[in-house]
Amino acid sequence: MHCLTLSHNLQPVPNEAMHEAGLPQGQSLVFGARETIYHEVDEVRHVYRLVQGAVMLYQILSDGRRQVVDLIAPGEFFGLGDGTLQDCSAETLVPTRLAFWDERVAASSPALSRALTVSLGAKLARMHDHATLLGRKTATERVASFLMRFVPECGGRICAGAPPVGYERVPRVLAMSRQEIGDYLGLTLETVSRTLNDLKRRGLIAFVKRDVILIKDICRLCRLASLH
Amino acid sequence: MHCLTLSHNLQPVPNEAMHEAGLPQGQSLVFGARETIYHEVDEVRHVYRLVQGAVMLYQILSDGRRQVVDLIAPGEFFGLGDGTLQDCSAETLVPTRLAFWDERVAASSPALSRALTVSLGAKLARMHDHATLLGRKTATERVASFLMRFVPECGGRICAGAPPVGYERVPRVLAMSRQEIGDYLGLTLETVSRTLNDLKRRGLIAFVKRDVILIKDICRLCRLASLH
DNA sequence: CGCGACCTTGATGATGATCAAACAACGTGG
DNA sequence: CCACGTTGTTTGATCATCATCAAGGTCGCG
Repeated sequence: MHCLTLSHNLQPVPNEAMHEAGLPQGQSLVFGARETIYHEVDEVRHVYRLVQGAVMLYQILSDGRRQVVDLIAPGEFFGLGDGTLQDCSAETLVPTRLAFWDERVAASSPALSRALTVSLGAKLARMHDHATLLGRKTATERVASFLMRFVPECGGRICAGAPPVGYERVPRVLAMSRQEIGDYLGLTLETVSRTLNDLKRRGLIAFVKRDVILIKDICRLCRLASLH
Repeated sequence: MHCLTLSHNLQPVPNEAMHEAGLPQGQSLVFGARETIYHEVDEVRHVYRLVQGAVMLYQILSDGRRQVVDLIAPGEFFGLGDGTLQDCSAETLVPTRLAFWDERVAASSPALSRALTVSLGAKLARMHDHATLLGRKTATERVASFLMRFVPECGGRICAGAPPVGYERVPRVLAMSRQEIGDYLGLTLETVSRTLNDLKRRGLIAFVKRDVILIKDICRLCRLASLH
């Protein structure tokens, strides 16, 4: 489980897809699935941006209870902790490519600062939604909300109207175990399993494999989710 | 209930306490207790910074369930929504003074951008802690964690060692009803009431008035809170 | 003094957690 | 290629925590 042992997969300097609006060039970093990027106690040294893949951030209480506090999608920044120390651990869900900058570069680059502000602002809004999910929603609403993530066109606060054509045939890879989904939604793995199978029985979703699903009825799912 | 009717309490330009590190000068804004600063559907136009007082951010689901998604303390920025629309409503808890800037100023001022990045980063870390609270903690742990907010020296991730001298005599004004505390902690008002009175019975806190308490044993409270 | 808002306390119930066991998927090695 | 073990998932039975429902009680204020 490597952590800040960057050396072996450090690469010169990438140039693809990731420089926009005059961001200073970052360095590139590649991980396999289920590798730790940093731990909760680590010092904050870098700002990371997910280029490709998926990352999960989690905290663990002393008695082992775990909360997955965020799921990072491509384009998002992470790794700032509370400014000094990391407030959570970061682990890849699938093979992943990151860009990163020294934290001091972020402090001195207006372009990066601005990009970070925008990204963190949007992230904060999504954390607010997630707080409402964790504080006030039922198990079914939580799982439905989670599944809405897989149709970003419909997952926003405003319904786009007609769902994307052929959406019900697109395989959606969860890339997370029932346990991890539960830790994200504040539920147990059993409750996640029961709820998913209930949604299947009611025809809202179908299973291709254990962690690959089809969303058969996005509108009904959306209503179940109680997205405010 | 005014919202963006700023005119009557708009003031020229304040100069106290709030300009630091070359922030562009903002405008000042004064509210009484329990006034709405903006609503969930409003457009994002301004960046706010709390100078004095307290603000609560909340979301409401269609059936009335409410979640208080954040409590804002002096010095903190808020009001960015998802970048376009507000994702929650903002209401003062007590008489409050704000500074605010046009959102476009924030976009073009490196100093403000940087200040925002730092503030939002720290805020994000606290949201992570709150997600863990909402997703994984028991009622007692939630209420204890909430009370730890009132002793900032001890409320951090690392225990400062000896608590501040005479802390058990400092009156702490909750400034929130049981209902609001419940909406913040993902509990009902009854559970909050029961838990607070249980902590009183066990000698951890004492009531001065209904919404003014003394924290009698911060260390025991801290242990109860399961701050990770 | 009496009203209204908020809080406390008790009784009951529902949702989701826990405990337990069987089952499916997958990789390994015979 | 299949038996086997491992890991993760499903499903059922039971339990605990907290929500809900329902009275009273306290405080502050006109």
